[in-house]
Amino acid sequence: MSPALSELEKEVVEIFVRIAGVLSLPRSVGELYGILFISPEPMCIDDLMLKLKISKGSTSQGLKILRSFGAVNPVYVAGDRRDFYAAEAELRKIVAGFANEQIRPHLDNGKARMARIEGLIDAEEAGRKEFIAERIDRLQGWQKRAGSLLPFALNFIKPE
Amino acid sequence: MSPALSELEKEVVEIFVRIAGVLSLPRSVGELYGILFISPEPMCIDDLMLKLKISKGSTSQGLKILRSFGAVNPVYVAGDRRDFYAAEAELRKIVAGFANEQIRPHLDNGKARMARIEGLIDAEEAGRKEFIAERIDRLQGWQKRAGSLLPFALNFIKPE
DNA sequence: CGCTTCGTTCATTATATTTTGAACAATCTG
DNA sequence: CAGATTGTTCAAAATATAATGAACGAAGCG
Repeated sequence: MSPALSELEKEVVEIFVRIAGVLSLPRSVGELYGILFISPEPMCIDDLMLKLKISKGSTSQGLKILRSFGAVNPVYVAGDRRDFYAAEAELRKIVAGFANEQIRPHLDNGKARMARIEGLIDAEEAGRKEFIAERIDRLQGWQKRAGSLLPFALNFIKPE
Repeated sequence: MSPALSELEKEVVEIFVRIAGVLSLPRSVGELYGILFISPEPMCIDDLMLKLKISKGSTSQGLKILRSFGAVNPVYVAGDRRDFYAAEAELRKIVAGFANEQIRPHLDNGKARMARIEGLIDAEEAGRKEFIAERIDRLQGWQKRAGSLLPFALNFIKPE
């Protein structure tokens, strides 16, 4: 049961590989989530590296990333010392985890930078100053909207 | 006026470099948009490569990308044969252009792949089939939501 | 026309990212 | 405790991505 991905598995994995790309995550992370998503049974590192033909290192690191935002959950398997995982299938949870883990820091950083920029406007020469102030204002508007889009997108996903 | 970025320019450019990263666009694209965004005057390729210290090739390619989704507009400058550009400052337009140009194709591709996957479910063995059908259903739900999120996000930006 | 200027293209080079695999630490097992 | 097994880490290798710059074609200009 381990080797050779079925046609269906390949298709599903490709979907998540593509998503991983969009999210700037390594290909292997997409592969791992994809195969777990479509697998009825939880899987351990050995299963995964055999199935996907990737190294143990990649597998371990990939699972670490997936765990970091809750895309994957540990599953206890009786009588087996190895760690097993199953894909988290509630989109809401994954998105929330990803937002907190990977997006929030960027937003915070951006806010800090905007504050710094505010202070630099006054130093501009008279002609440019007006224009620049307008642009910075605009930028701040965008930033604010980006910040409020996230909580909003979360609501967009069915609360169930 | 050409060489050496001011502190403010550096900060603004860094913001857009970061955004470019999130959108999987080359760093130089972020730099170009950033410097145009904060420049009161339209700029030509020479101005840009001098200011940002990047090659002519990068500048040309970067502008091509920015044009492709309307993040930058050509500006006619009397008595100068060169092409000048100014940053498009209406977020709505940029997002719409980016969505059409870079996101829509992915969604279309995804839809096609989902159709293909649908047909593969029946071939699964009895035990797995139930689970797999549930997962594919779920995936389809996600896909659908992703498709409707985009138009919705566009509305989220003030029509002005 | 011939000369110049301008923008694009694309093969090469440089850089950044990902994967690998061996070394290691931790935990179990008899 | 000695020997195995499991997961992690990290330097090195492989791969993917972006930047460079020279060659080119297409206008403008005298």
